[in-house]
Amino acid sequence: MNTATSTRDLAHPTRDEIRLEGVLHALSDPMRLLIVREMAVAETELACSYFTLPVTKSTTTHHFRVLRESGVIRQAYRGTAKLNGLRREDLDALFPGLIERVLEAAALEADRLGTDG
Amino acid sequence: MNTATSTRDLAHPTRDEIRLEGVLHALSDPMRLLIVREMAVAETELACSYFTLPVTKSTTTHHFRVLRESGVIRQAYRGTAKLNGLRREDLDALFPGLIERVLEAAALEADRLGTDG
DNA sequence: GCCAAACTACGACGAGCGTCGTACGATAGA
DNA sequence: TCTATCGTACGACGCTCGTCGTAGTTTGGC
Repeated sequence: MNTATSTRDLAHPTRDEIRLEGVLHALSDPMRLLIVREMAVAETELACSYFTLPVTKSTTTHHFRVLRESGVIRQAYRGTAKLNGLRREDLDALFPGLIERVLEAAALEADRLGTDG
Repeated sequence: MNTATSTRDLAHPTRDEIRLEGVLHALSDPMRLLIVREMAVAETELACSYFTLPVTKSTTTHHFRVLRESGVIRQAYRGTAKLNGLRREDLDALFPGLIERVLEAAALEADRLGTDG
């Protein structure tokens, strides 16, 4: 048990480094879009283990990394868990209203297709 | 020279078949985002040859097909040319405000990075 | 009928993605 | 200290993507 960010300093892009193409690509995967949607609903930060995706843990880790490296989410260790949160402020500053519309569109589509919930 | 849609009936997804993931993926490529941006500025439908992209014609054709098959654009032959137009109505009906935000975000980013125009 | 222009089809190639499994590292609690 | 939990690293596999080049098809005009 060392200091807070002991084990591993996770690399996040700064706000300036976030690219629209990267964000769109990150959101264009069904699994990742699902993750982001669940994350948007919950106001608190969620551990990776909270999400029960139909893929293995390795794959889940991969998706979280893509989301973090594209600037969509923020990750931080807390004990054995890793907390995840949307970078709403940064995203809204760079791309006003975009995330909100994507989330809205995803909800509408889920409704329309009867998939997900 | 046969009837109007002689040579080739271009396959377009119906409104119901358009998927958010597909649209986001289509927009996540720099070339395609560029195409869509130019298309959004011009109100009229544009021929493929209008766009001067830093890739070959084969590649351009490929990108236009991706855009069409994902439901982002509409294509129709007119003589030797092929006219392209955004499917704004369908997209707005399915994903209200989404395209507008993406275009806005792309413009902001281009401004921010000093790229493009 | 012939040619130029616009776009397509097809095959190829290298790169990247999404997925998995196994082995590993770090933390918390008993 | 031992162990269970949470997440990572690494390599692998198949598939898709973005790109190109060449050859071909359709259309319009001369």
